Formats: sequence, structure tokens, C-alpha cells
Amino acid sequence: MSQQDKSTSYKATLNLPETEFPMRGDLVKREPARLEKWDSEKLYEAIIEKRKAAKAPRFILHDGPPFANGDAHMGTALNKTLKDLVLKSKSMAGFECPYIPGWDCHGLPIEFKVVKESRGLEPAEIRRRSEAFAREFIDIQRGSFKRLGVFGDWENPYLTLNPEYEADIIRVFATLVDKGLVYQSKKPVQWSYGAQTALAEAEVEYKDIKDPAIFVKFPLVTGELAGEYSMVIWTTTPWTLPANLGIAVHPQFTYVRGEFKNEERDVTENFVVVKDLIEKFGEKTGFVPTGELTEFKGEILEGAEAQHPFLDRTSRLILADFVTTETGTGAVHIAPGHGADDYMAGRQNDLGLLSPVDDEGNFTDEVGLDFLVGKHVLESNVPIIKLLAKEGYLIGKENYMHSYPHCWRSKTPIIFRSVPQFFIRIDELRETALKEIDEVNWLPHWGRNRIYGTVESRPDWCISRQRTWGVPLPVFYDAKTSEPVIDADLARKVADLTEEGGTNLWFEKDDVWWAEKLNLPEGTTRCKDTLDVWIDSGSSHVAVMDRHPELSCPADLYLEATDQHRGWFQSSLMLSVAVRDKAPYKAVMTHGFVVDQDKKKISKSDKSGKPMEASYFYNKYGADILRLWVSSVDWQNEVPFGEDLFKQTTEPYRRFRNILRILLANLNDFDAAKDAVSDEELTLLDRWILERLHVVTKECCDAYADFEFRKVFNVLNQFCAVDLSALYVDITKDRMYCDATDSTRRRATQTAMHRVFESLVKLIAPILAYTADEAWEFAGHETSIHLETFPEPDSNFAGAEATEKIDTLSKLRDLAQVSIDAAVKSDQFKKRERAAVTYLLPEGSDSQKVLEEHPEEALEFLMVSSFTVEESKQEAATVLSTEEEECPRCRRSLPLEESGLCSRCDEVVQTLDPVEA
RNA sequence: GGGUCUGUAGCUCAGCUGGUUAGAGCACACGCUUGAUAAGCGUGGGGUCACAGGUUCAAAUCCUGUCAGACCCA
Repeated sequence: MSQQDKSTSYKATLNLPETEFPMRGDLVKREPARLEKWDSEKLYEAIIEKRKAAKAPRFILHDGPPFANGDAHMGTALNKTLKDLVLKSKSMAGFECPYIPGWDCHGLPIEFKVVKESRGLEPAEIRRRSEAFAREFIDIQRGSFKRLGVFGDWENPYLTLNPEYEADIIRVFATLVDKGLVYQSKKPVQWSYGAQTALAEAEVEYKDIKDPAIFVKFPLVTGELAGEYSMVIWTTTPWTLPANLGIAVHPQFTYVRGEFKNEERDVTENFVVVKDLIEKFGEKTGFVPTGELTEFKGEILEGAEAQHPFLDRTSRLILADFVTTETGTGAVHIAPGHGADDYMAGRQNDLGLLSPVDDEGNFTDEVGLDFLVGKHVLESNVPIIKLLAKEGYLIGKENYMHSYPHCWRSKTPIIFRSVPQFFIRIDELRETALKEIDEVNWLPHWGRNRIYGTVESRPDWCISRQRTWGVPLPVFYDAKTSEPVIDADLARKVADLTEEGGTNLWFEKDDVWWAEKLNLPEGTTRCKDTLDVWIDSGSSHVAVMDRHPELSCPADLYLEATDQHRGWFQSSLMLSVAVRDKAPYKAVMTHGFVVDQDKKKISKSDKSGKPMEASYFYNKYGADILRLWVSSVDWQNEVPFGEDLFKQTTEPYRRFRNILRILLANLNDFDAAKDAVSDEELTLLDRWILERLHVVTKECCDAYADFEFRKVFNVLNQFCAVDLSALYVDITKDRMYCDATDSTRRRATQTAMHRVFESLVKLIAPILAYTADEAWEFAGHETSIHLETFPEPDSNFAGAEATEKIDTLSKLRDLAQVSIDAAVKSDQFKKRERAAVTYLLPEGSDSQKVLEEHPEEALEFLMVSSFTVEESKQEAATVLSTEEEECPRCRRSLPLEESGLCSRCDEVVQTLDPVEA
């Protein structure tokens, strides 16, 4: 009989690991089946019920609604998975965690797509199609989120298009009105005179066109330089000059004043111009300095008045940071009614606002020049330039090529024109909002500064949109005066009327119907605007948290991407402060955006073909891989993503799966109730792994509590890779396979392994939602792992006595390893089990002590044939090939008995049934 | 241009309040293992801790600036 044959014949006498738990996850196939099981068992409801029965404290994570537009991409998946990691871990930490997912359904992107498909639709039809569009994507996204293993009340999500939700939005608006926070004012919008509508950014196309750019003189009439110098402005829209109310300069730029002469025209003037542009100014206007120029900072000009070139009023000098030295003169013409920057600057400096233009783009009476009234603004450039030239205010003129916004529909150039808009007064809310910000726990902590800064500086909130797919702005216009009727009671009546049928009523019924319903005078008209969608989602604390029986306000946590500091976190805060004088959340956590592998942002237009849909990844790798990926990345910053990076998580997944598998396989014949040994009977190695488990359990529970999933991942990965796979499981193979089935030593290890398995599978369950549940089932449990709670760290193993000894043994193992490798390289023997080690150790060292006190465990741990200890000053190890034969049963090279087996194997075999042997 | 952040091996991450030769896993290379086998074990190469100054006996760690990237704003 050859060595090989002998060995094979003893195989039947071994306790080899055995399990049905498959080595390969086959997640793509298996996960959907488990999902169906969860669904049919109503697992989410069961978990909630179980926690309720245990009188568990509640933890409310309020879902920020994703936009119901497009499939779930990796960014959405990251967000939803993080929420689920929070909820699953909180649930296992013993909290009741209701999760009511929601969707944001209104808004321009949907309306835009619907309108693009077929133009010229009635508002009611646009809304019907928009709703259908939103619902289609809600279903798609819901499928994705469920597939990712996210638990929640998926059958009853909140939708901002639900009639009750819409009615609550209107009621929130009514509350704002009650508090006197809503007012109407004018604000410039991008206006298409061709389509006679305001346009959103997405409806604007940019085209290169040529415009007349002119330099215009504004003589200073007050301030230090009054009567002597003139400001010179530059503009590409001469038609906005009638609305000029100010001139902006940069406070920090250096300006010069002095005499300039145009040789050709033989004209001399005293100008103020920014220093950096003197040369260009000369090239374009012919005006060059004649002598010394005096320099000064822009800030000293503040408050001076300049004469308007053709109207009987002055224009005030203001300071603004948006002034640049790229083109022009460093002095910017400000027409608050005709531009966004101008508007802001005008408001900050109380310049007032003029917008003497009607829907068709023609000047109104307000323009102040008779010959322009009724004339189209774009046909007014030339007459205005002529007027300026005639009066001597035109300093220069050029043709200027630039890219200018056009209406995507009518293809006409856009004009900035002020139309009445509705606003919320932020000043009334600001103080409370800022105070509340400091009551909230911001994670990471710098989130506090971000939102504080935006709330501190934000202007009044423009809440009206000239759109169709949204909640109507419940305001009427007086029959006689056409003044807006902003009335809380009327708004509440609108809410009541739409509570059941939804706000389509607003668009389907006419003014007469509404006037009758609300007892308004004949001729009253209703506002055609819709509310800003941030009002929609910002009202969720009322429409969802106050309404839903499972929820209450404030929430324990809001968890969204960082862009929401200016978005949902803020809109929710402002509306909550308005409604209840309190923040709607106790804590706010943010994550970064998913970026590509080079940390560049992923643009939607970039069709590099790299897949970004969550479905691509869970359909190719499985949801658990995606979940594991989420747990492994530093999501508080940008999250780099690419398929190669994603694939990397496959490896740790396999390790987790294999560790669960080998533990299951080794526990195959173990019944904890019958076979478990007492703590006293555990061997050093078993005590060590339980001490490690104690540390790991504590670290994981703490990390979960702090939402540090990455730490959980690292701790568990390390535990599995190093402590379990490389050491514990590897070293205990011998006793597990070769010791008598019921030996104390083997049962001791199974006792430890059983505890390790139960704890490990629970600790990983929030992350590997499917795999942990699968392993749990294979361990013989009838109900889902997700009903369980985290393990308590076992205080009997809180110490580190075993750990210290095993650490010493590990160092000895490493010490011998070098020599063993050298011996293997030089062909002295082929595997470490053939090594006879001689340790040279200082008398009384920890190393020497541990080898002396635990000779058998040390030999087992070192996985060598034998070791001896000699005294020496420095620690060292030498290695020879052992003299011993290999035991054909356990393949260790130990002294053999007459039977040809080592003593342990000899004993085991003799106790076996001869037939078996 | 402004605000808030980030920058450690090819990749994903550890490195606590400044203190010995900066650590894991993946990937790569080479061995062992056919009794965890589409698995397991071991060994090895690889980092001027973005860059440049400064504080200090001592800095990846604190300060300043530069560069690059992200979000928000302009």
C-alpha cells in the first residue's frame, strides 16, 4: 500500500466538513427568490411587529424623495442602501424602524419630457401625461430599491402627487399666508417673447450671435468727483438702458481717473475706468490718457450718483463682487429688472426695479421715451444708440460676438424681463432657523457650516413657477383691480376641494366655476402659476411625518447627498420653522456624490458607455455585492466608482461567504444544546477566538451606532481574513477532522465556532442582507436573521490573557516561518509540517514561558513536526527536516505507534467500529 | 471668483489627542496544499503619506500657501 493509498483509506475515519451551503453565491439567481420569500412572509411588517411587541424605542429615518425620473443609478442606489444600512443596523440594535419611502413627482424635467414628445397640449393633458410618466418610473425605481434588499413599506409609499399630499402642500402654504410670510413682487425671469412665457434653464439654447456693444458715459453728479468726471459703462443690450438704475464697481479693484483724449474726433473727457482695462478701452473707443492718472480703490465710489444719459434721473454707484476685468470698463450697467445679477444687486442696494416691457417684448409707457413706447426692445437698440450719439454720451461702439440664450421653442432670443412672482419672506424665519441649525446634529460636523452659511445669506424664496406640472399656487386676482388675493382661508378651501380628486381640478375647471365654489365676486381669476417643487418635498414633515401613524416629527435622521444642504434640508427646515418653529430633524447625515474612477464628476451627457444603472450591477453581480461595496467606501466624501472598483468587492464577499460556509460545515454534527462544552473546557485557542469575538462584536456595534459602516466592513474583513481563515480555522482543522467526533477538544472548538458563527452572521446581516439570511437558514433557523438583534459582547471573554499568549505564539510562528521558507526553497522539505524547529530564546521571556506552559497547543499552533527550546540572548529560530514519519491519517509528522499511526489517531481509530475503520 | 470639504501603496481603506523601520485587504509575482478545492495557506515586490514652506527635540498627524478634485453659490 502506497502512502497515498493508506492516506485515502483513512479518509473515511475523518470528520470532514460538510454542508449544503453553496460555495458560490449565485446571487443573481438566488436573491430574487429570497426577495419573494421575504415579500410573501411580509418580513418588513413582521420585524416592526416584533419590535413593537418588545416595546422597542422608535427610530425614524425620514426618506427624502428621489425624483421620479429615470432608472435608479448608482448615486440613488448608494443613498437608498445607506438608508437601509442605517435602518437594518438600528433595527438589530433593538429599535423599531418604520420606513416609509417616498417620491418627488412634480417638476420641470418631467413636464419638459412630456411636452417635448408632443407639443401644444392642454394643461390638463400635460398633467395627465406627467403623472403617468412619474408613475412609470416610480414602479421601476421601486423594483430596483426592493431588489437591493431595502426593507420598507413599499406598497404604501408617499407620493407628492397624491391628492392628500397635494392638499397638505396647499395647507402649508396657507400657514405661511397666516403668518404674513407670502408676498408678491417683481423679479426678472428668462422670457421668451416668441412663446410668451417664462423659460426654465433647461428650455434655453445658446447660440452665437452678434450684438452692438456700446460704451456709455454717465457724468458723476454727487460725491468727490462730481462735476468733473464721468463713469463709463459697457453693455451689449442697449435696450436695457431705460431701466438703468445703478452702476456697479468692484470694491477691491484699482480704478483710475484722469483726462482721456480721442485724437480722431478731437474730444477730451475726464473718465473713471478700471486700471486693468485702460489699454483695451483705448483700442476700442480711441480714448487714451493724456497725462498722469490717479489711482484709487473702487470702494470709495460707493453711494455717488451719476446722471442718466437720456432720462431725467440719476444712477447710483454700488459695489459688487461680480464685476470683472475681462471686458468693458470695470463699471457695470445695472438694470435690476433685466438681469439676475442686476436684480440681486438692486435688492441689496434698494435701487428699485424697472421693467418697461410687455409680454410681446414691446416697450410700455414706463420706458420714459415717447418714441420707444410700443416698439420691440430688440428694434430699439439702434434708436437708443443714435440718441446717445446725438447727445454726446456714446463713447464707443463695437460689434460683439457672444453666446446668447434663445428659446428652444420659438428660436427667438431671450430677454430678461420682470414679471410678478410670489415670495416667502425669509427674514421672518431666519433667526429661528439659524438657532435650530445649532440644535441639530450634523454629520459630518462641517455640514452645519454649509447650511448655516446658506440660510444666513439666502434672499427671499421665490416660490412661483410659470409651469403646469405642479401644485397650483392657490391665489386669485381681484376682478376689478387685478391685485392678487393672498388669503389663507381661500387656500384651505382649495385644499379641501382637491383633497380627494387632486389638484387637476384647478386646471380642469374655469375661473367661473372656482369663483362660484369659493363665493368670490364674478370676474375673479385664478393664478396660473405652480409652486416651486421645493415646497412639495419641503412639506413632507407635515404631509408624511405628521400624518403617518408610524411616524412623528421631528425625525431622528435625514440622510441625503451633500447638495441637499441647499435643497431639501433647507426647504424642510424653513417650512418646518414656519409651521412649528422647530427643525424637522434631530440629526442630518450627508454623503458625497458618486464620481468616476479619476474622481471626476459623471456627467449625464458623457456617453462613454460605462454603465451606471444600479440594475446593471445587481443583475450582473448581485445586490449583496453592491451593498458590500457601499459599506466599504468612504461615502462622506465623493465616492469613486467604476466597474473595476466594484469588482474588487467580489473578493471580500467570497471570503465572508466561505467563512460562513466552513463554519457551517464544521458545525455540521454539532448540536449546541447537547454538545457544547463549558467555558472551563475550552482550549487556549478557543478562548483566544472568543476574546477576539468580544472585541469584534463591541467594535462593530459601536461602529454601527455611529453609522461607520466602513469600520464594520474593515473589522469583519480583518477578523475573517486573519483571525478566522488564516489562523483559527486553519489551525483547528487537525482537531476538527482527526480528533474523535465527541472528544472534548473537538467539541470545545465547535462550541467556540458556533458562537463565532452566530455572532458573525448577525453582525454582517445589515450589510449582506441576502447572504446572512441564507446562512442563517442553513444553520437551521426557521425565521429570518433580520428579526434578530445584535449579539451582546460576552463579558467572560473581555480579558486578553489568551490573546496575549496567542500573540506571542504568532510571533514565534513568524520567527520560524523565515527559516522554514528558506528550507523549503533549498529543498530540505516541502511543507511546514515537516519542520523540526529549534528556538533560541532568552530565559524567562514570554516566548519561552508560553512554549513551556502550553507545549501541545504550541505544537498544534506552529503546525510543525516538533520544536525544542534553547537558551540564548536574542530570539531566533533554526529549522531542520524532521526524522519522524508522516502519520497517514492526520498527515502530521509525529512519533508513530506500532499501528503506523500517531498516538492520537491510533486511539481514535481503535474506538471506531471496525467496519468503519 | 466665493463658501464647505477632500487628497496615505496600482485600487478600496486603517493610522486615536504629533513620538520607534506608515499598516490591512484586493491586484501582481513565486511557492505549498487536492481532507474549505471554481476554495485554503505562506512569502515577496510596491508608499519622498498631493506639492512647497513654517512651528517643534520630533509631523502623514498642527499652521500657511500652491496644485488637483467634489458639492453649493456667483
